Amino acid sequence: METIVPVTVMNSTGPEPADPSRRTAPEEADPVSALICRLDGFAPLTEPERAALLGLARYVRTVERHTILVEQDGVADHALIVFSGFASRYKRRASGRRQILAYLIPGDFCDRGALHGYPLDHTIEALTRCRIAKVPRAVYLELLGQHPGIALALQRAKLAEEATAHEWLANIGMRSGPERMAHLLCELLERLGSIGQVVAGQFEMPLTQTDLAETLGLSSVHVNRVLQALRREGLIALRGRHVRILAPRQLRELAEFEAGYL
Amino acid sequence: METIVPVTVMNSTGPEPADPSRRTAPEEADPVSALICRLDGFAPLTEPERAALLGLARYVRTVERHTILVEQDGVADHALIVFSGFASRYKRRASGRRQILAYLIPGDFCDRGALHGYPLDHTIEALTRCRIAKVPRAVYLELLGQHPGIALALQRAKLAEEATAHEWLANIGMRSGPERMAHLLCELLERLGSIGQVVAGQFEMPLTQTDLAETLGLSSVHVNRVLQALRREGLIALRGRHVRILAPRQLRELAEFEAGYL
DNA sequence: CGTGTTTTTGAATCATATCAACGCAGGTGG
DNA sequence: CCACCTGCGTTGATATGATTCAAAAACACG
Repeated sequence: METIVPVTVMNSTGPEPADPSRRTAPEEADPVSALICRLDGFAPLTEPERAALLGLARYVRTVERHTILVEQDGVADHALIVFSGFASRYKRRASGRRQILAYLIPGDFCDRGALHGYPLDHTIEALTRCRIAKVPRAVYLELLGQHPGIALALQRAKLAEEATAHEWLANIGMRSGPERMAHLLCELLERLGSIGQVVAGQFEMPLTQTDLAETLGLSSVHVNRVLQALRREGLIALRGRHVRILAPRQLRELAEFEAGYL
Repeated sequence: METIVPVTVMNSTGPEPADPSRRTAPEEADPVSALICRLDGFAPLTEPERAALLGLARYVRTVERHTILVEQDGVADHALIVFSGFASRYKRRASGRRQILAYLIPGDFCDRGALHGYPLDHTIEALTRCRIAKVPRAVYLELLGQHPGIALALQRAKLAEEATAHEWLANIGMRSGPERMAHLLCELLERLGSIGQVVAGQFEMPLTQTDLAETLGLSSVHVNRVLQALRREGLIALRGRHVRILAPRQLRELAEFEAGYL
C-alpha cells in the first residue's frame, strides 16, 4: 500500500545544495552525492550526468518504516532509488514466514529490468524510515537514454547486485549460523564503507534481530545467540543498532569472505 | 568427504560442424529448435532471426560431464548456450563444499551481462555430458545488434533467471528438506516441460543425489531420505535418473510452488 | 567379472527450531 | 507524572531435523 506522505515532510524541489547548517544526522549530509559517488565508481560520470542525477532530488520522499513500496505481483511504473535508510526485497510464505532476498541501501536502486512491465516476484518494503526517490518510468528511461554513462554504471551496479544475490544463496546454503552472520556483517562493512557510512570500523545497522533472522534463514532466537557468541569471541561489539567490528580479519576468515564482488 | 574429480578442460578450438551421422539420444533430434522455441516464447522471433539462431549450430561442441566451461575468476570471452544436458553454476568453499547456484538446461544461456569483461564470481561446469555452443564475443554481440527480437527475448529470459534465483534463495532460506525437494521438482517439471522434455509427468533428471544436496543446501544422506519420504507418500516415483511426478497437485501444495515465474 | 560410483542403511551427535516467559526501553494517553 | 502498552532483546528448557561417520548393497561400465 502506497502511503501518500504529506508535503510538509519533504518538499525540496530541484537540486539541494549541501547545507552546512542542516545538522540532522551525519550520514544524511547530502544523500544524492552518495548515489553519484557510487555510480561514478562503476563508470565515470560527466558533469551533465551528475547534474541530471542531482535533479532526481525532486522525486525524493520520506517513507516510514514498514512502508510497502512495491507489492508482490504489482507492476512497477516507476524506478526506486534509495538515498537513506534500509529497504528490502522479500518473499513471503502462506505461513507468514518471510525470506529477505536483498537489502537496498543508500545508492541502490530498483528498476525491475528497466521497467519491463512484468509483475514483480517479490515485495519491496522499507526496513527503516527511508528517503527514497520514486522516479516515473518515462523520466527514468529518458535519463538512461540521454546519459549513456549513467546507463552503463547502472548496468554494472546490477551485475554487482546479482553477484551479491549469489553470495547470499551460497551463504545460506553452505554456512553455519555464526558464519552466515559474519559474512553478512562483512558485506555490510564493505557496502556501507563504499558509501562512506563506516567510521573506524563502526556503522549503524538499523535492523532488528528478526530482520537478520529472515535474512539469514535462521530463527530470531538463534540469531540472538549467534550474536552473543560473536561478541563473546571478541569479534564484534553491538550496542543497540550500532555495530563495531573489532576483529575484521578474523571475521572475514570465519566467513570466508572474499572482498571485491561488489 | 568430497572426492576431487579429475577435470577435463575444454580444448577444442575452431568451429566443429554439426555431424548428422551422430545419432545419440532421441530428444536430441534438433537441439537448436528447443532454443528457438524457448526464445520465441519470450518474444516473437522473425524468420531471419530464427535463421540466425540456426547458424549457431556451427559453434556447438559436446563436452563431457564435469567439464569446467568457465572457471571462477576467469573472464568469459564467449557466450554459452546449452542445447542438451545439464550444466551448473556453483561456488566452492575452501573446505571443498559446493553450492550450486543455478542449473543451465537446454535453451539456457550464459553471457555474463553481455560479456562485460568482468571476472566471473562462480564456476560453470557440465553436470552431465552436454551439447553446448561457445559463441565468440564478437559474433554474439553482432547477433544481438542485428536482431532486436533476439536481444529482447534474451533480456526477458534473464529476468526469468533472476526470478528463479530468488526462488532458490527463498527455497533454501525458509523451507524444510522435503519442501525444498518438492519445490525443485516442481521447477524442473515446469522448466523441462516448457522445452518439451516432459512426457506424461515423467522426465529425465540426470542429477546425482550429491548434486541435489549441493543444490538444496542439504547433505546427500538427507537428500536420500527425503526422496524416500516423497516416494513413500506416493508423490513421486524414481527409478535411476527417471522421475515420474505422481501427484503434481500435492507436490505443489507441499512446496507452495507458484507457477509462472519462469 | 571386477572396479568405481551411487544409493541406501544405521547409529550417534549436533545445530537449530520451537515454545514460553521475562525484562527493558520508548512512547502514549489519562 | 504515572500506568500502560508494545516492540525488541534475552533466557531456559525441550524437541527435532539434519549432519556425520561408517559401511553395505546396488548399479553402471569397460
